[in-house]
This record gives sequence, C-alpha cells and structure tokens, in this order.
Amino acid sequence: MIVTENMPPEAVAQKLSESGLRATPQREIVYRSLLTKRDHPTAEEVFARAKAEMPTISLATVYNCLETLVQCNLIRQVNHERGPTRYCPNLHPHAHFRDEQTGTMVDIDVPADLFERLKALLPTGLSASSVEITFRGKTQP
Amino acid sequence: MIVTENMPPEAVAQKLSESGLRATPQREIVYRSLLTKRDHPTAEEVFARAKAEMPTISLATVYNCLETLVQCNLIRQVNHERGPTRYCPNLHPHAHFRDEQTGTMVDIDVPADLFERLKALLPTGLSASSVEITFRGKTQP
DNA sequence: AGTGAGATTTGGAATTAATCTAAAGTAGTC
DNA sequence: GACTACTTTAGATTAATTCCAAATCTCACT
Repeated sequence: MIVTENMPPEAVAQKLSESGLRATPQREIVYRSLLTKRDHPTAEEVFARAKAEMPTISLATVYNCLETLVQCNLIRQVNHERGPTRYCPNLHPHAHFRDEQTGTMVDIDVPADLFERLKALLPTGLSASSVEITFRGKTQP
Repeated sequence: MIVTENMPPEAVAQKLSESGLRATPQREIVYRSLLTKRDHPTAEEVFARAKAEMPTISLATVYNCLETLVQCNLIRQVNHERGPTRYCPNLHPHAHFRDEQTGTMVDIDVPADLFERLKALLPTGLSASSVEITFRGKTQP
C-alpha cells in the first residue's frame, strides 16, 4: 500500500500489522491524538492528551509509540531548530512554516514539481530520500 | 555592509565592532576554525580545534563565541533532526545535504529564483525571514 | 483453556547538547 | 590609574530524549 493520503483512523491497525507490529490501545490513542488536533504537538503534548484517555500511559510509551508510527509511515517527525520534535499526521509532501513569536507551526503545500526541481539540484552521487523545507518568520497582525 | 560573500578572516574584527562587540582572540580562533575546515562542525568539534590553538579556552566560551558570530551574521547555524547544531561560514543562500550513514553534511547551491518560488507559496499573512532546506539521503558508492 | 516466546509497556535512571550562573579577567574611557 | 561594561571560565543546571530491566500482555500452539 502506497500512502498518498492521511490514514483514516481505522487503517492504523492494518498498517501496523503489515509491519509485523501489534495494534495496541496505546498506539491507537497516540495516533488519534495527532489526528484529532492537527497542531504539530510535541511528545509532551501528545502525552498530556493521551493521559486524558488512558491515565496510566507513560511518557516513555508515548515516545515509543510515536517512534513506531514514524517507522511504519503513519506520521512524520518535524524538527525545527533546537525545539522539541513535533509530530504530524499529514503525509502529503509539504513544507512547514513556524511562527517565531508563538512557535506554532502550519503546513504549507508544495507542488510536486518544486520538490523535483530541488532534488535535481543534487550533484550526481547524492540521492535524497527526503527533503525538509522549513520557513521561519512571522504572521502578520 | 550587506553580506553576500564569505567574510575574509580579516573582516571579523570589523564586523564584530560594527555590532559594538570586541574582537577577542577566542572569537577569532573560533571563526578561523570554521573557515579553515568547512565541514559543518559541531560545537564540540570546534572546541577541540580551538583548544589546539588555545588550550585554556572553555566549551562555554566556544558556545558563546558561536552564538555571537551567528548574531552578527558571520556564520550560520545548521540543524538536522535531533543532531547537535552545526556551524557553517557559507553565507550564500544554500541548502544542505546530509548523508544518513556518515552524518557528514555538504552545501548545495540553490538558485535565487527557487527560493523566491518557495517563498511565494506562503499564504498572505505569513512572511518568512528564512527558509531552510535539508536533504537527507545517501552518497552513491 | 494453558503455556511459552516474543512483543510491549512502564518508571526511573542515564545521556546529551546546551544554557545558566556567578566569579574572575580584560579593555577601553575619563 | 580607576570605573564600567564586556568577556571568559568552570561548574551546576536544564530539557528532551533514550536506555534499562522488570512487569505485563498477546498470539500461536498444544
């Protein structure tokens, strides 16, 4: 299955088992917490949301689940400068804009041909498996 | 002075004092260590090189100097995923390619018009002060 | 249904990169 | 030559994440 669209919540179990992994309640809760509020939360924020549904879940588990979901391509990691890693269920190729004041992050669609032009800049011998584009700036008042 | 080219080593003192800062031996050593081997070293690596020239320099000072040099636009910070921050004296707008195996990083020139096209993707209301483009992948054998 | 192997979760300790702090050193100015 | 502001320094501290080893769970097989 090639992923071009965001996973519907039901597909998590399937995608996980495709990778030989189990669809545990913790993994589903963590994944749902990304889907329901798509604001690029940090692991701590996911932890807070997950605890609301399952008070016994641990922070280590949240890190484990996020890592697992990244591994089987259900979500993406987003890093910006030294800030904590954020997580994103949008699997379309896209860029991120980060507001310097508030730290909030929004998705920016990038046409496929621009990604192609960027990849074409690489000298022969280098092949990119991913391209990360991050804008930093401010939101007009 | 608008910076479009890498600073010649002599220019550091001037650039620093323009910003009301002093050209200390530590700052010059740290800057030179970036110029002489342009391999995007981490603060720890800069520290090691600086110590060879000035055994009494401290790691905190290296962090301070790097921060100062970034502030007055003599060098750039480069972040990639969770790795330690790296430093780069190349002030041209450019992208970075990072080899997943070795962790080494190389500069990739990006034509100005591509940067413009990227910035044009932002919806009205968002204005970017910088764009970071990072490729991740592998170097062909 | 019971059992064993392997996967998963958990809390706490450990790690890493970076920042903070407060004291000591240095430099330009009056 | 002293005042003041800027710098450096070592060590303590922080923040995010990873590691670890024990407890728990789940599936496959009997």
